[in-house]
Amino acid sequence: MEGAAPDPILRFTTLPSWQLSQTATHARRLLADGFAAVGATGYQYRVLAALEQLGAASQAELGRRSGIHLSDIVATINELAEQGFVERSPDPADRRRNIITPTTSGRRRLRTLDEQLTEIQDELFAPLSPGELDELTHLLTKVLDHHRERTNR
Amino acid sequence: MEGAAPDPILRFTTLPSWQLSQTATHARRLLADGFAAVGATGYQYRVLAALEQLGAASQAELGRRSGIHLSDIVATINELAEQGFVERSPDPADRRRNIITPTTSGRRRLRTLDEQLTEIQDELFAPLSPGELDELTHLLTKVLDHHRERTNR
DNA sequence: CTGATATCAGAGGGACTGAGATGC
DNA sequence: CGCATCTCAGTCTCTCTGATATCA
Repeated sequence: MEGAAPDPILRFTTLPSWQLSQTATHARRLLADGFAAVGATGYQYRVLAALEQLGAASQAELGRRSGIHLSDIVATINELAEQGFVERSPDPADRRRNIITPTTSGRRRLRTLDEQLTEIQDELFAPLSPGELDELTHLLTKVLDHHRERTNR
Repeated sequence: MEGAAPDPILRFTTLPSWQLSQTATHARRLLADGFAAVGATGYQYRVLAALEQLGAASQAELGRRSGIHLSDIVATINELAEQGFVERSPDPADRRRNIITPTTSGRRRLRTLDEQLTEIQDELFAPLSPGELDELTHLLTKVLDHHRERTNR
């Protein structure tokens, strides 16, 4: 904080897209670190979360709901299945599909990851008042909705 | 917009960190696509922008100012030098260092990329009023500053 | 010796592409 | 036939780790 150089401010530092990107990078680092500490990834969390709310689903379904590419769903399900967090079984009604179901330990893991996520989020947005956080999500939602319409997702 | 499934909203979809991440992903996709169209990357832009404001600098200096790891600076300078946008010459005053200087075509390239960046940013934040955009940058800056203090960068 | 600089090799997560096999 | 599902093998950008050689 004292001495050293005056740090010339680079132009792009003040661009909204830069700040957005930087903040997101920081958030992801916090998240990835927290998840990595227990051997999880963001994809795994998203799939488990989607699974909880869908009960059971095919991989294609999971991909659609969690916004993850099918090819990455395959890998993620592999990881989760190896660790015993989900089970992969063929769908008797449609033999192209696998039915993915969460196990008890999978549901427990989701709760663990949820707690971490909450903590990290609190830390990340600590400098904002509740009102400011609302405003931030409002603005981001506005941007997101606009592009969802234009690109159909 | 009509018919189809009601789309059950996944929990994490409403989390501020999720929206932040999604918006940033979208921004980066727009940016990366725009840059890739002319054969550039985000790293290259950041280095060129830093270079413009520093005039000439060592690679270590460039890394610090642009927030890019030294090892990645090496690769980025390689790319920029191959395309004739910068020149790498040894520093006679300190033989560990290379002095990186932008060429005329490098400065021209920066201007091109700047224009693209402006366009993309306008498109990205189109749904926001000028006041809302200010508010967004204000909130993001607040978050960013807070963590800069805590982590020394 | 300590520290800074530059280089190289590699890993990792996240988003994405393309091709193939199978079954509806 | 067209279309959906699953799988495999890659690419790309960005961030970061570690080791090494060189020089201040």
